[in-house]
Amino acid sequence: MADQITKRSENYSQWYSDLVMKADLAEQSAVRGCMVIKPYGYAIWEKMQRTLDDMFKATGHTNAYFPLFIPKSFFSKEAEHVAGFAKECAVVTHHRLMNDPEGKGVVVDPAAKLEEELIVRPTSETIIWSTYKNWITSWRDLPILCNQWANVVRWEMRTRLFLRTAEFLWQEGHTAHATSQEAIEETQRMVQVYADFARNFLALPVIVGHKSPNERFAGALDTMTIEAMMQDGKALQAGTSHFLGQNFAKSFDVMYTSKEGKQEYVWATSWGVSTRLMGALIMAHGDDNGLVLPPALAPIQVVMVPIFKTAEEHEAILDKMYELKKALEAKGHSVKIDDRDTLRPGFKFAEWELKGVPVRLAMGPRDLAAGTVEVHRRDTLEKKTMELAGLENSIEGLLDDIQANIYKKAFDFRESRVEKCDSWEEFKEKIGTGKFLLCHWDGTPETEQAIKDATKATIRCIPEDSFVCEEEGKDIFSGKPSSRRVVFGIAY
RNA sequence: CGGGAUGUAGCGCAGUUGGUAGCGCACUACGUUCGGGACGUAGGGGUCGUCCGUUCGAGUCGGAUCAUCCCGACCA
Repeated sequence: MADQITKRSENYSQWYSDLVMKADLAEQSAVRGCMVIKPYGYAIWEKMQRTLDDMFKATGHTNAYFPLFIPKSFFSKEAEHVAGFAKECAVVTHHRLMNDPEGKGVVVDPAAKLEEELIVRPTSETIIWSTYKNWITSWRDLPILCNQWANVVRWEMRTRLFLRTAEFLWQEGHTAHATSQEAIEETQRMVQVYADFARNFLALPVIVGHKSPNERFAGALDTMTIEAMMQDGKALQAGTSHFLGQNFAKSFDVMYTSKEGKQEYVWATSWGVSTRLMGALIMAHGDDNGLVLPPALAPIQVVMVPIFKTAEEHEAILDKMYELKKALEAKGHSVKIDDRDTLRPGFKFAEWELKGVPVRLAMGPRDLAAGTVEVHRRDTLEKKTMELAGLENSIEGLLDDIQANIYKKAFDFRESRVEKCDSWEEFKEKIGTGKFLLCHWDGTPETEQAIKDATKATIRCIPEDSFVCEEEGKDIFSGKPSSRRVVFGIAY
């Protein structure tokens, strides 16, 4: 197991893109750095969306939609924000094409130049805050708790399928509050929603914590994160929740009249997760046979493969399967019967494993006669023959067990790769071997930068729920005093 | 934008000293198969990334250009 992981991480990037392609989740588009999400991949995303959306609603949020295009002037109001995104924006300058007078196809009509360029949103803070300005006048209008499901475009220098594509799908929550306290609570609440989602649905153990100032979102006073570890020991930022203070309210002049009749700036948060979560899922749980999907998230939880020689056998087995399917669906499970008669069973087994379906049931003439079915679980690849009678009850338990086991496996893996480190020599040695190192840090951006320059490692987070070690010590690099350890790692 | 590599069938690749393009997978048809990615037979599929040059002749040599991937800087 350990060897396998080490071996895999040597060529992890290759393994990962192979897996995506073979499992048929997504592919590179003809458009630079963009991806086509294929139906099965999109089904996984939809399930994430539905689950998260329910969690947002349960915490009092509602959905809205804001425009794709942001006038350049809006975008430049918050200085830090623009500095953070300026280098990676797609800009619309014209609104019409024409036939080339020299007959070379279609060209941009120079007469159709826009007076003010439009920016394709890299994130929507600016357009949302310029809208909120009109929505907010009194303390009675607060809080505003909106979420948007959308696509955004960031013209990254280098792209990677799922992890960093030029266009990606995400949700972005944007809230406005009367007090700093409320906004900070919201920031905490939402990072906790993400942590629950990651742990309970993605079976992804994450560390909740604060970002260091260097890693903070452009324009935020505080950024909270959920950090996950992939199977090669690298860190992946899986979701963020930002406390924006009054920066955007001041830039966009969003004020309300308080109960006392005074004009006050509102307090803001924003929070988001993206299709990157699918990359996290693939890299955290996948094995050499393909994807391993946690049952809570799998678009298909149980797949049934009939094994037959003759059409009569096929029919008889399918009859039994439809019966079983009904019983499983009554329990709330999603079930697929693979009744394709042009493919052999072995091929189907391999294919559904590649797609990560948690449980596979195979039934052939032998099973039909004996009233049994072969049950295969994706996480451990174990097979056993079980009685058909009352199977729906054992499947329910099995799915729960798989969910728990996938989490435990990822959790144990991470535990085995987190350690305290107090020596700079040791740090340099170990950080490249796929570990999270808990180290003392003096709290200065300069030290963090120096460590990054020397080792590529960054502070993944200042942990708040796992690995909290508040204790006196000395900075790993500068030797200056520190009152707590932070998590260092190499990030994707 | 710096450093490296690669562009040949849908995908993965081979192609020698320049001589008119091939292999595996996939695809189509028929037959035999079917409890862990079947096999046989017969087929279909290509302006060799693009442009210019050298040559009787270029996938192959030279130049330019475009694109993609990897390593840096940037990033959810």
